[in-house]
Amino acid sequence: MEIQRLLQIQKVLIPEGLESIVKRYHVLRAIMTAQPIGRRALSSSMAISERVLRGEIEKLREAGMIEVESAGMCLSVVGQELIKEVEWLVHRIKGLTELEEAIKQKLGIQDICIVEGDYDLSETVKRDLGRKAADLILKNLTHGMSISVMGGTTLACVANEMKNNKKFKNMMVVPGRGGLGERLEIQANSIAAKIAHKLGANYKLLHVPDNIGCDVLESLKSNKQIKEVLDEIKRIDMIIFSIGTAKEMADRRGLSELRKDELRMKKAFAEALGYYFNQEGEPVMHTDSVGIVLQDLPKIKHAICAVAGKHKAAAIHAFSKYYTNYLLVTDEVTAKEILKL
Amino acid sequence: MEIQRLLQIQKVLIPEGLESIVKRYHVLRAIMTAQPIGRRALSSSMAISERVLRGEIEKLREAGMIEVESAGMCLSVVGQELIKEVEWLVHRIKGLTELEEAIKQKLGIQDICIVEGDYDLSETVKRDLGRKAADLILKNLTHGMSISVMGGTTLACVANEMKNNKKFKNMMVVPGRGGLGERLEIQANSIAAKIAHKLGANYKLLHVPDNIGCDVLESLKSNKQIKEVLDEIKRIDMIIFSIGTAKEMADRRGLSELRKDELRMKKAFAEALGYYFNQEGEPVMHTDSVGIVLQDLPKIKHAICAVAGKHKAAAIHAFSKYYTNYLLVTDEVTAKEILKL
DNA sequence: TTCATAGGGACAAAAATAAACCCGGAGGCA
DNA sequence: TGCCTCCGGGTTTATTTTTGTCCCTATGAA
Repeated sequence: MEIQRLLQIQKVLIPEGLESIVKRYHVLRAIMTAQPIGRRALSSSMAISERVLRGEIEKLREAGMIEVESAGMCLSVVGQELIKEVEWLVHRIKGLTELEEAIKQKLGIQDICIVEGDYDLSETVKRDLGRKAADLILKNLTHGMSISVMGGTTLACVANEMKNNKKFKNMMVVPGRGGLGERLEIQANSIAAKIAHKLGANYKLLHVPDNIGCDVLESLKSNKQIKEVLDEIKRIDMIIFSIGTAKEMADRRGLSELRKDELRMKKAFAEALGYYFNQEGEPVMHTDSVGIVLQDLPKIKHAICAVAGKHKAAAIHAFSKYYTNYLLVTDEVTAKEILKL
Repeated sequence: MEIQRLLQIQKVLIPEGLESIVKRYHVLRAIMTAQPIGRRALSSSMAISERVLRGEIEKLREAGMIEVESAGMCLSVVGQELIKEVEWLVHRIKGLTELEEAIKQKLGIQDICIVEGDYDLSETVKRDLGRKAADLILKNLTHGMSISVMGGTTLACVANEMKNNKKFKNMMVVPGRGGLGERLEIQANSIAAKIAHKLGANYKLLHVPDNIGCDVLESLKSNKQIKEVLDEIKRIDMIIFSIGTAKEMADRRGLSELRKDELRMKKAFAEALGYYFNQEGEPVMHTDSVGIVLQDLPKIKHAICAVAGKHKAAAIHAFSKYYTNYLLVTDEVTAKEILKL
């Protein structure tokens, strides 16, 4: 593409210039996600001193991108219009388009979207990732769809950043699995409810904890209300999930040492959708809970995976050996890490 | 075009960045036209201090665009490869592509090419203009063509900057008019000879001064050698000319006060090809000399006009009311001036 | 050999930038 | 209503970068 050549020339001629575009984009994006916000709060949330931020702010104000009021700084109208294009520009500057293509090739997955920055270091990048994933979800929605969503902080963020959009009718949102006994706001149930609310959709909840005995589980499955949800899960058109490392997930789920040993023995490495996979992408164990079953995954039309964090790169890689027909939303750092594997 | 949008964003986000691209391009272009050249000579030929030039030089050297040796600075290999693209980039940054389109519309001429900068202020721009015109001439050449060229500093520059190119066979170059009694190197004869030499072409010269009596003129026309050249001029496929203001040309040709009065009376305004035009583009007078006749102009397949200088804008405008089927090569400042008219 | 011109080093002046701090005011909360 | 916090913006000082100036040695042509 011609654009790439142009940026190449600029990189040679004014290497510092492209960097400051990225820098200003960071400021812009941070303002957008937190507006209205003051200088001090912003400078501490980003890792730059107040004064240098002030310099950037002045430039951006002169450029008419932001407006400063007594309440704080906000994106101006032109700023709102331009930021999408700036985002695209930064995407090109950082070569993320090429990175996307490389990852797609390496993992063999359906599609990928990379947001700029480091998910682990910046709150703004977290929200940006959530927003991107939410946008992609909305893009793939049609009337009457059933959606299932898993739990976790990343997906909670997706739910938070999702825009209100009531234009789809007869939607249904269900959690993909029972609660994990952790913070309410990152449980699948809460996330499903929140997304349903934003979409103006119906929803059903699944009040079943993880890690319960097999016998109890069986009896729960015959419970009318629960069965209803499980039946709904069998019919879903879209699954929104994330990927974790096996160890992290085992800790989070509070597995017994016995089960953890089993995981270690079976070389469990990654976790997704309630299942544990080894490094070769083979499912080796699953949670004692109800919800989506792995065998049904190919039947689901849309699978969107929002996941980031440098340490999760290998897990994403492993999961992708098992299943590839999904859309991955991740961040720059994680993507680069995947490429190194 | 997508590129334009991208540059628009950059203009908003880092206005200083694009300026420094243009600045560095100026340095690069100046080095190219004068290499090898030293810092001091370069800084005085450009209008910047030695120290600040040194800063630019260092950046360009770091970028690998130029090489500095004890003999002076030269473009590196990558620099030579890149400068064309940088030129194109600057063309887009300055909106010259749009300017070209606007001028083309306004004058209704066949085509136009604008080089960046101010012809009146910079020697480099002069040479750049010459090079561009020379390139365009070469681009339009085919085997066996007859070319006619007029006189003047601009066209002398075109001849100077023309690359040696012997790949065309059976070429013929003739001056479009006799000498003007001025400096040898800017006479049509000299320019024709030089171009012929660069092209490896045959050439014929026309040793007839301007401003001679009608009777002498007639007898000269019957001279065998002169008649041969005049016949050749009738057959040319390409004319390379320039445009001047009437006053300037009258002075240069050393017209008598009587003739000058006649010019003033007839409101002569522009001069081209040995003819004077009023502001409405009507030919009102012609030089007492032999050479190309205005009526033959439409028969000539290619007409290329190299002309620049802010004060000539109105003359270009006037001539274009008479004839439009030509390719104009000019500079940025002149182009902008034309647009103001 | 001489001389002009090359690049590069050194250094102070000047300018831009960064840091730290303060101030009055708007707005929320008690 | 009054306090308290956080807002943008002003100011002053320290630091870094840029710029102007001068000088040095090397190199190549005359």
